[in-house]
Amino acid sequence: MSQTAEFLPTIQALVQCYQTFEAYSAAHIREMGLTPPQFDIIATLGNTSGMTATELGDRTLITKGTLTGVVDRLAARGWVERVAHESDGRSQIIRLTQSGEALFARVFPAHLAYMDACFTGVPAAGHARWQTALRALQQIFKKETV
Amino acid sequence: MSQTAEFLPTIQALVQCYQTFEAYSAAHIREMGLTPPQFDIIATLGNTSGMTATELGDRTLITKGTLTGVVDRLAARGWVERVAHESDGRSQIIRLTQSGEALFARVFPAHLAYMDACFTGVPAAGHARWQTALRALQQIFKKETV
DNA sequence: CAAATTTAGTTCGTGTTAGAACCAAAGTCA
DNA sequence: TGACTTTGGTTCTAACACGAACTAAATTTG
Repeated sequence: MSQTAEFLPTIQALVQCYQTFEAYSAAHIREMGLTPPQFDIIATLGNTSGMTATELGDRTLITKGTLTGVVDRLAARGWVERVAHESDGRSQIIRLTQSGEALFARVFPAHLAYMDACFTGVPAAGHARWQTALRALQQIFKKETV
Repeated sequence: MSQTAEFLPTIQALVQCYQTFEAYSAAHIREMGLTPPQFDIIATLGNTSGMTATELGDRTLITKGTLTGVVDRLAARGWVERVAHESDGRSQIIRLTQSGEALFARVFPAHLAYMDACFTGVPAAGHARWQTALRALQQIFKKETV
């Protein structure tokens, strides 16, 4: 290990940046009566005809054990439903109900607008720099995980 | 709101970068028998003579309601202890026990080395770029929070 | 084809999270 | 000094997180 641990400020900056974003984003989501994972699922299911729980978990990075409970609560509120997979008896398709579609149409654009307000005046070059930097940093951690 | 939502890839890159880091870091912490918040507290208390719960919460970004429970479990394992504040009857000082110091001496350098392994060969300029980019991005979300 | 293995989801246990209500000790102020 | 407000921590509730154990339905293999 390097003697000065010069990577520590980098990690601190990443963690603080993410937590600041998360706090900002989650505040709005909770205002709309949803939790962040719930919003994530509604947003992922929006404009699709549904998907299996496994695929939904892969996309939202919610582990399957957790997903069962989150989907349960969304189903209890009438926003999503489980329908049998037509060819695989183990799978279920999870999809938005009519009510869920309406919710998606209401909260998704609203949250996009809320987030967009942060970025007014940021040129495309700024986004390009951030994306390049973040993807490179992600590779740092990913290469070790393989 | 901008028509193309060009900020979305930036946010996706941030979230994915953070989650990849978190998965990598947490795997090692759990291997050592701790949860991430527990490690965070042990690391924060290490090489100090203790601090109040409020200060510990400020540094670790753990809200006070959560902190009570995490400290409870660390205290139950004999790694931290609460001692009365000498001048303020409301406050308590939370500090590592002897056993906690030993734990810190064992897990903190080990985790530093584990993380450092990711960054072998990364020049100082790379860290500078990341830190600049991340701090600028954080300001994007912070300025709205005020 | 039947046994062994894999895959899809649920359930369970322990721990974390945020926020609100709460209590007691300080601090403020008229 | 006594009432009012603020501050430090705990408790409570609802929800999420992860991993392990579990069930049932494929799939693979001998």
